Amino acid sequence: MTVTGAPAAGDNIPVRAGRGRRKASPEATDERRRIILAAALDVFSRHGFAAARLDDVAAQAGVAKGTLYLYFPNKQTLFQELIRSYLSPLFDKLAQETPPDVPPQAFIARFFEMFRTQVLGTERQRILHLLISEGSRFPEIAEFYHREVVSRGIELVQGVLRRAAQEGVPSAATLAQFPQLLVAPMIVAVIWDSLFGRIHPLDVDGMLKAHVRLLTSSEEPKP
Amino acid sequence: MTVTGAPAAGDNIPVRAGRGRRKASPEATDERRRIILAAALDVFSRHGFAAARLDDVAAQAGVAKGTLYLYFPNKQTLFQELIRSYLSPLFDKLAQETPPDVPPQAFIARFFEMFRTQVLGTERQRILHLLISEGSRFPEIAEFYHREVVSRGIELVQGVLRRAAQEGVPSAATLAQFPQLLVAPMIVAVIWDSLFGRIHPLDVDGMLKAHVRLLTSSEEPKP
Amino acid sequence: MTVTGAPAAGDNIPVRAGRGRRKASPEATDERRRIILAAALDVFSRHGFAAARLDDVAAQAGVAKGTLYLYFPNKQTLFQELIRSYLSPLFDKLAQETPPDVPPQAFIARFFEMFRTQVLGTERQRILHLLISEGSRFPEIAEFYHREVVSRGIELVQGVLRRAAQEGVPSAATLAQFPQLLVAPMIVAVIWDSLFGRIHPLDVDGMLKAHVRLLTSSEEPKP
Amino acid sequence: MTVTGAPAAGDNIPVRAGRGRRKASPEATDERRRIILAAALDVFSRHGFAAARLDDVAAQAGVAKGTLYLYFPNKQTLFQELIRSYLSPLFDKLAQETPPDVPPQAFIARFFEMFRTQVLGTERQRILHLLISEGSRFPEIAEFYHREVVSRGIELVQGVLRRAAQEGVPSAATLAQFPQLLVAPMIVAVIWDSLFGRIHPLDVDGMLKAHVRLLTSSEEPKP
DNA sequence: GATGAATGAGTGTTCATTCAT
DNA sequence: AATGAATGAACACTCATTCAT
Repeated sequence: MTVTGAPAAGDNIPVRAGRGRRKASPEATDERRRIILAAALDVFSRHGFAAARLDDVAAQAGVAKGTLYLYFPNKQTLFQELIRSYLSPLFDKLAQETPPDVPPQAFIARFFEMFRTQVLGTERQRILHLLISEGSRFPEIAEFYHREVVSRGIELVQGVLRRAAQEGVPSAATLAQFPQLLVAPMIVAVIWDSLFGRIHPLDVDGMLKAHVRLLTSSEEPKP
Repeated sequence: MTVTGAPAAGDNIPVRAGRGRRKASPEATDERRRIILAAALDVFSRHGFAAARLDDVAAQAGVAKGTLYLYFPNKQTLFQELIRSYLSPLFDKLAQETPPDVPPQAFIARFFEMFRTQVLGTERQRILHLLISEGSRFPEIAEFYHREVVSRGIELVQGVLRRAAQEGVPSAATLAQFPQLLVAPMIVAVIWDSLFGRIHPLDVDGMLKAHVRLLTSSEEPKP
Repeated sequence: MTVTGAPAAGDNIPVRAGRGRRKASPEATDERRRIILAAALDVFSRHGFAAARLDDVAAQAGVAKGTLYLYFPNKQTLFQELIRSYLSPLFDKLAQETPPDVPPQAFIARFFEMFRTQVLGTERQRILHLLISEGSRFPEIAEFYHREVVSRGIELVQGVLRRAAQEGVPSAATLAQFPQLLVAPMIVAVIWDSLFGRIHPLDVDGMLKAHVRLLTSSEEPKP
Repeated sequence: MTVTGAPAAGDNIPVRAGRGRRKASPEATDERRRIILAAALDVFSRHGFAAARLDDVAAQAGVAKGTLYLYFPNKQTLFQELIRSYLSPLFDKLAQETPPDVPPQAFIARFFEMFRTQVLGTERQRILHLLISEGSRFPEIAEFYHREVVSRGIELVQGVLRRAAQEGVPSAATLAQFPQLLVAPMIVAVIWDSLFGRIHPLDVDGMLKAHVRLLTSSEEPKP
């Protein structure tokens, strides 16, 4: 699975472009952009938007400060592009591999597995944390994320669960109505890690499994 | 329910030397402190710690900039005191009114009701959001909150649910192990509101009720 | 030998005036003034005029900050009064005890002895250092000191030495023309102590004696 | 005689990007540094360290305030570098041209001539005054000056005078023991000028010559 | 008179942004 | 395209001075 426009993992290595440059090949340009974004992710997630210094981003990217402005018009745009660039088409992937009649347990299991493997411990976790922390100050980003990620995820979940609900699966209707309940422990995992990870580590895997157990075993009370 | 040292809701109104500056009466001093903290809450939650300007805090509190430094030694301490001062002894209240043999449903219902009435829409929600957003940059605050609020809450929840688990209540054991699962939708409610509240309001009440429904109806799978 | 208006040595002890004050007896007022000046000497000579904080002066004097302004209209005046208040009528003393026909050696010996006993290691040394350091920024002080101290000293020295010169004492005429040469080692002693006292203490007594030796043994070359 | 790193006399004139800002040529950088130091000398010696405003330094140097921080990390370092940069290798020069068997009169004459021509009326006088005024608050500077200038000068003087003393030159032994006595009138000249120069100018040349006359004619008393 | 809380102008320092090379 | 020196607006914090009590 690749992520559109996202820096490949591990290229934090400062690359100092030699004096003799050709003509700015598109690949080289893209590569630089990626390197800058990777550096930006690191610096922004360590200090937050306002306290992050573009000096640090440039140094970490191995470019001059002015170079940043060849790729991004200003700090805010760099930040927004950063979040945009790491946008995970995870839900699209999930949607593609979801057959129309998937059993909800299987769907939910796959859903959580993707979070564990594709988000936890990766740059996506840092992006997610950045979004949670700073999103309220960047309405465009929030709106963008809602449109591109959240609402798609909601539709996907609702699609599967509504069908399941019609087939009488308990609790499916409720989750279809509030898909946030499905995702909530993931969000909490990210926040817990950022706040209390040092002093009180959380068994995220265990928690997520417990969450799935609760959901898939629950029965709607009959009115 | 009172909150130690917390400004009363709604006194954002700049008060200029109330009814005659008394010779440093403790009440007047406390009042000023409260006013400054209320202004700080507003400014900090609008801009975040780094981007908040003490000029604005002072202006909003109706005091001179230098006055802030009579009450707090610097910006960071003001911020930390802000979060500290609004610390809700909510869990203590809850613990006090929890009889030893409360049925878990009742306990959970009361728990969520307190969140709805004492957090949602109040300054505590803003403080909570501030904590979530900035906490990772303030280890002291995180540690303080964990010690004073989180770990107490966890113990309280575990106390009730472990008993319930012994009495055979389904899902109680799981929740006792991961009390975060109980709280997760509340956290998500706060974050959703800050990010998507404008574009896609969430029926928090409905979601919380649905969550409770899921939990209290769930049955642990029999092994 | 007393010094007009100078705080008695050793009253750094903060004196907190009781609530019940009579009517501000002149003595009490004078006493306070003295205490403030003593504190000011300490703070000013430690930090210099600009970097000295009136807060510290007040604290060290054991009075409230506002009280300073009851005694001195502002920081600069306090500083000037400080130097004025410690003005040593040393030369007057010396003049009084100088008989008209004193032998120049005896006069010079007495002169240096007064410096050793009345200046070195006393507050006068600190005042002198303050004058040297800050005087150029306070023309009034410089002018005052010149008028009250320096020009009198010069006249005194010239009076004695001119007579001695007429009697054929070698080098007296030269010193009468440039009395600064007589005083120079004292000035250097004060400066050396402030700059290098820690790393390279100077035997001031020895130096002064050597100076006297040089002067009293020197012979003007016969033209 | 040139002085390492010292601005040439008279370039207080703000130079705006000379003849086209080259890509950080070392010369241009050095030049800027020199200009800033020259401005700093002016501002610091007019107001003293604490009262000097970096705004003024920048304005006088013809650069933006931020530019100062490209050359010096903070005000204090700028000040220290200022004094360091004007460090006169005068004694080295003097030492080099001093033959091993120079007659003490000649040596002293040369010594005073250097002071008259190389210090009086030059930036070195202002630096010296700054050192005298502020040195006690900057132990590093005092220590540095003692090591680089004072102790070297002392050794030089002692070298010459001890030899002379062995050859029976009167007063040489005394001066060798307290070289400060040789320098004292120079120090007094600087201080007198700063304090009383306006109201009572001193014939420094005359005084120094008189001083030399006194020294070279004096005879140690035979015990 | 004495107090000390309050004021607000002032200053050192930072850092996003520009632009000559 | 890339650089990085230069800019200057912005901001946290200080402190001499005031004034209600």
